[in-house]
Amino acid sequence: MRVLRDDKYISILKAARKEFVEKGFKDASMRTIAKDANVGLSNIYNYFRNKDEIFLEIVSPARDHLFSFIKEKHTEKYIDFNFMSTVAYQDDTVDVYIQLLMKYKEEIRLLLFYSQGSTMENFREDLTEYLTEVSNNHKTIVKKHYSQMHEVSSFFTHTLCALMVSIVGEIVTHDMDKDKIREFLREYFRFQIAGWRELTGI
Amino acid sequence: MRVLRDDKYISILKAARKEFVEKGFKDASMRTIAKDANVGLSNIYNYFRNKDEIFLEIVSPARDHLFSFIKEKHTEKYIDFNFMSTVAYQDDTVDVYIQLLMKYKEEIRLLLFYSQGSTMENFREDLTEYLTEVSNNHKTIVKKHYSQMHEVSSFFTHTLCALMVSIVGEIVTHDMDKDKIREFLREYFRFQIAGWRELTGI
Amino acid sequence: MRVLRDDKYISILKAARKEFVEKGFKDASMRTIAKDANVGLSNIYNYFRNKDEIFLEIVSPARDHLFSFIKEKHTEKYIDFNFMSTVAYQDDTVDVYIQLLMKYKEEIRLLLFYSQGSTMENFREDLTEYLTEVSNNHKTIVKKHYSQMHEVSSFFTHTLCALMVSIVGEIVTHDMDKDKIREFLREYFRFQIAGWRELTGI
Amino acid sequence: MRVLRDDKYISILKAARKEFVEKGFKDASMRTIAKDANVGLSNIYNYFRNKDEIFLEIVSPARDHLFSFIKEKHTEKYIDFNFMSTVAYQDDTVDVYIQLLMKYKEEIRLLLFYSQGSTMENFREDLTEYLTEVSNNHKTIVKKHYSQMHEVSSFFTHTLCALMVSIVGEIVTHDMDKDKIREFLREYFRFQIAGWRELTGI
DNA sequence: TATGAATGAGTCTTCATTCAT
DNA sequence: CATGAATGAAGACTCATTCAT
Repeated sequence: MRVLRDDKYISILKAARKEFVEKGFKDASMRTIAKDANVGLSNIYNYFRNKDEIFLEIVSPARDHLFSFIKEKHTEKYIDFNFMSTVAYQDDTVDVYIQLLMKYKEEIRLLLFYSQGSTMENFREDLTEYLTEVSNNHKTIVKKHYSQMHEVSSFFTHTLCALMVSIVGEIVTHDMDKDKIREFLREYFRFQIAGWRELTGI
Repeated sequence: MRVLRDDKYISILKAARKEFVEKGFKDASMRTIAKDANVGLSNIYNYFRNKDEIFLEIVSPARDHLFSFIKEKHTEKYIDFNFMSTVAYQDDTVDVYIQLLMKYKEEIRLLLFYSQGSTMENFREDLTEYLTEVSNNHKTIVKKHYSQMHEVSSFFTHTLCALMVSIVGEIVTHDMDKDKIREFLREYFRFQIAGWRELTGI
Repeated sequence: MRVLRDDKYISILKAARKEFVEKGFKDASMRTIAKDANVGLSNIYNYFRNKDEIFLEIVSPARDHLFSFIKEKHTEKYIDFNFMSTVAYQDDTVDVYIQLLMKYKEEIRLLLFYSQGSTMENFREDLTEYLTEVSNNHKTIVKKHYSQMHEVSSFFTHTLCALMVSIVGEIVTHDMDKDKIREFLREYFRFQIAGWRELTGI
Repeated sequence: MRVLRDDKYISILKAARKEFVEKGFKDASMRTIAKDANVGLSNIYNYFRNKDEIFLEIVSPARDHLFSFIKEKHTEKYIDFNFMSTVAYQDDTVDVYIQLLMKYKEEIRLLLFYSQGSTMENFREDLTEYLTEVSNNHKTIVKKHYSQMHEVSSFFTHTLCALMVSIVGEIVTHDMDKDKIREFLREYFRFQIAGWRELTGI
């Protein structure tokens, strides 16, 4: 009776998502989830090992997509500072970004702000770290092309990445439609690139 | 053997601070605090009305100083965009900032990230809001002098303030000495002003 | 060894009844109930939502029967003052009364005297109010037949009803067998009717 | 410094009275009393041995007056059933009653309904018992004069006394002015005497 | 007389998880 | 696959009273 199983499985996930979104990981109650899912409390443990596993199930896709999106950007062969300043490129990137943020809005909010107590409680740091790493690689490449580039402190780079993460947080925290987000991100990228140029002297 | 009131009072505060810093407001346990402070659990309530009051006692000075610092900056009579771009001015501001952030490192971290469930749970929003208000005033003034200034979306302004708050969060989250912070803030201000100029066209 | 659900359920109810009867709702201790019922304290909450629900479970049947008994009396079609003075009628009524009072002795005592803090804390007033309402209807009917009837202050009617409630309280407070109660109630009804006649002049 | 002492003593009593009246003996909090009285909590114990003693101090005068009033009525030399049916006599008695009930309204309410947990928790029974004893004596006397009097069950007498107590409870529970009370008591005495006559056949 | 500190047991309720059926 | 029972620790806070100063 595979179908029935899936039904329950899904209704548990749905109920859990609702509960997590409302209360965050720590304050979410298994009882409430069970009630909302019309499932016996202990029966949940036939589908998931524990609270954490449910959380992961809900939140992992968002995490995976986000990381792989970053990785993808990172491994692009033609990294060209000038090209990256291109409106076309930026628009492209921004659009993919937006897709991601809108699709996983709630999950990302969970990950960034309400994952304390779960396996994902370091998500924010992990994401920031990952971004930083990528950025440093990027920096290295750029440096090859612009030998006269001023050095920027590595903490600064790190913090800029943390800011990027914060911005993501801002976006998923406020109710914005696609256009609003796009408008905002464009502004921000202009802002950031100008700042970056000032610092690097390029 | 009885101990002086102040001794116990302080040892409670110390234990509480430790517990809050480790677990955040919500997950901090009165039991643990009592144990760490070598005080009977119920005896704590002779010194403080409740968990929240302890938290406030620990965290309020930081909050007050932070807000009054911002207010002070805000009411300065000679607001001059060019002057504010001055290294001298920035250095001054930065130094005061640093004093604050170093003195209240942990408290600010508590306020920004771990105050959920307490009276202070809206600190981040409050601070952001306050900064936004100040910034809008600032914008108005600047606009008078630069009539050709491009408009910036108010959400963007808001988000930049949120970013500023995030930066504060970053600083108090990492272990940095005074010089490191100063270096970073200088960089950031250059970065920010450049970005701002790009957007406003000034 | 697991015991059947009903067994535990009942042993909890029994223990609770004992505890409530001894200490009243407010002072009854869930711990004690658990101990007496040989149940883990927290396990009780698998059977009942909270203290109040246990109390209601114990006390509701009494309440329901009492109110429906009154209602039934009230809606009898042939309300006739003379008939009601009949020994036969009175004996009938008295017998039903007695059944009720003896069956729910302790529960009624709980409701009348020891329900403070529970959902039922207004039982006494509610009962009195209900009786008063019924009595007022009764009065109206009687008035139609005896136009020369003297008016009795409404506060007095109310208080007589309160007295009736008090009498119930007296009965359930003392250890009386069926015959004792019957004897008493008969006396009381003669007493009351005579008093009533004196006041109304009928 | 006798005066100061008395000041505190009195302010404690006042605060305690307020607290007892609001919450009843058991739920009254020594802390609240201390706070309201502007006295250190532990200092209360320099004036009173414990919570109960405060309660007694507040409530004893009412109790004493009530009992001695009853005793006084009881020992009156000229007990005459006919005289007692006299309007004059009744009015007299009623007036004294009213004085008492109005003076000690709150204290009597405390004693009757909210003394659980204190030394006075049996007040209601005690009062009823005392009244019963008095009534039985009275009955004996009356019997001498009216040899043809029908016997009334002793439980009935007891319950009538309990009713009298309940009536007192009703009076102190509702906000009635002097005239209202008088009107009511007159009605009730007519009611009661008629009932009594019916039963005794006098 | 006055105080504040201390005590230790007490309140009801919730938690995530496990176990036996 | 499903269930309801069971667990044991934990949550913050209050209580009347005592003690040392």
